[in-house]
Amino acid sequence: MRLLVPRTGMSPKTGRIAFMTLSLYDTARRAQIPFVPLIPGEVSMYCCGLTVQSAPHLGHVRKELVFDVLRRWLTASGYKVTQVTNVTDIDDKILAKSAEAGVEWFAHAYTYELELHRAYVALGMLPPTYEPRATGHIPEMIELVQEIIDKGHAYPATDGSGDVYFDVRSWPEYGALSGQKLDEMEPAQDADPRGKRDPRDFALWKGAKGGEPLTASWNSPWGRGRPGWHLECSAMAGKYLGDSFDIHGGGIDLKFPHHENEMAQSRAAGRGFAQYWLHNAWVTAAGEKMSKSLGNGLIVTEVTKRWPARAVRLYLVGPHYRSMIEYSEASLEEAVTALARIDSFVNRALEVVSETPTTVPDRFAIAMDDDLGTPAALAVLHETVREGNRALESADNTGAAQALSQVQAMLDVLGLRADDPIWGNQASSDLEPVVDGLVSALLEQRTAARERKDYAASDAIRDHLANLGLTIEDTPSGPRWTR
RNA sequence: GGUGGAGUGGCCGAGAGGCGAGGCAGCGGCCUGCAAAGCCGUGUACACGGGUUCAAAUCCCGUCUCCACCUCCA
Repeated sequence: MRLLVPRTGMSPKTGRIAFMTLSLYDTARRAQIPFVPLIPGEVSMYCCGLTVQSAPHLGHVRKELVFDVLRRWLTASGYKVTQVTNVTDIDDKILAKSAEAGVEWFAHAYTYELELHRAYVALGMLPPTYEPRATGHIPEMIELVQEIIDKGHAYPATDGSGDVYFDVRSWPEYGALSGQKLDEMEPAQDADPRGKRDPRDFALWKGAKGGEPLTASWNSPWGRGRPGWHLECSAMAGKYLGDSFDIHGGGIDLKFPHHENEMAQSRAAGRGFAQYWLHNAWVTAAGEKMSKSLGNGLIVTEVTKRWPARAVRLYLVGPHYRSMIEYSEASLEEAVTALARIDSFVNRALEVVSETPTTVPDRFAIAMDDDLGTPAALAVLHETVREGNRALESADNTGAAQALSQVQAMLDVLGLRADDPIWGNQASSDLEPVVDGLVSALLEQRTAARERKDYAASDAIRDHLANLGLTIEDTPSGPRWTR
């Protein structure tokens, strides 16, 4: 990303030049606070990735998109960002589903890992700095479990299952992230205490059960088994980002128990862990949380068959990340329209002026700095497009060039630039000049017909081209066509 | 029972004590042979009932409705 973000600007409240800084809503402190990284100029960020057990739907990718935009904004603001997103490639569901399908569990997991990557690419996501798989970090996980046992906060199950549990009663801070108090939690439904001291104790290590494939367990000091879900993230975050890092992200539903448990076990092991906890709201369908069992209509690859991927991205990135999105096709359609308007300005501007490197407008930066306020930021984008259109209309090339450059800078931050190679080269075939020549020849005939006021003939040509999916617009400098 | 969130104009979606974010749709106009695109204009919305205040969508009290989490769901 080549643009820079202005670090001083006019404060809308005081009207004075102020130093602009990013502030983020931290779930743990329940407040929006200025973001100060552990190491000046650098940001380390861990985002819980997906369990690759089925095809990703819109809700899953919303989380990825939120943190992709945050990362782009941090980068544009001058930070060197290290972003880690894990892949959970082993868990109960993967084992169950693969057994059902009669394939190896790792084959099942890899199938959906590939699918996930296709979704990332389709929606213009930057690849994480590191994307560790859980099964590739078993030694680190075993080490971490041992550390927690050594500190007196975990214990091997007494029932010979080979499980190792975190001892929540030994950790007074347990519940700090989610605001839950141990004694007020609903008693676990789990009828089988499985050698736990407290029903709320959670597994750090799960002893292998009979019937599970031999490949799905590893040797450990507590016998063969596999890591617990919560522990995986702690171990991987620690390996790639160190004992303490800046931001931990994920869906709001992971706040408890997943993130609570991650924080407890990591800190119990003596690590500082995450400084800021960010949680995104989800996408709902028919008022309900989108779940993996809800059918596949909202699977990313299905949605992108029906709507352009950039519009899907705009649709998911437009609302504030802590607001729920109620899925609706009408809104998706609106995103298509909005994007067309923006693209239309960019294309028309590029015909008369060229883009120059610039910063995003102050108001855009202020909005993004305010807990990633994409709605207000988009308002600035729309207003800049309008200014640009006005400039084009009055042949104000300076104004048009400035608007064009700013619009492109803003689109860059949002990952929505039409000419970003991430969207793939749009089917540029060697037939292009041929098509261009044919259309131009027809348009010349149409212009001739219009000049002799034979509108029946000229409209027939326009209709013909329209039926082929081309839009013809008459401008002061002649007709232009777009697909 | 505990924890957290939501209810805004035809629709989407921000804001969080005082000048009507923004978008989509609609209506009127400019432009156009007609269109398209674009531009200009056009809206007195904040679940309900009280209260505080010169001023409340925004604060306080109460009520209703909805959602999520407290089981390995982004």
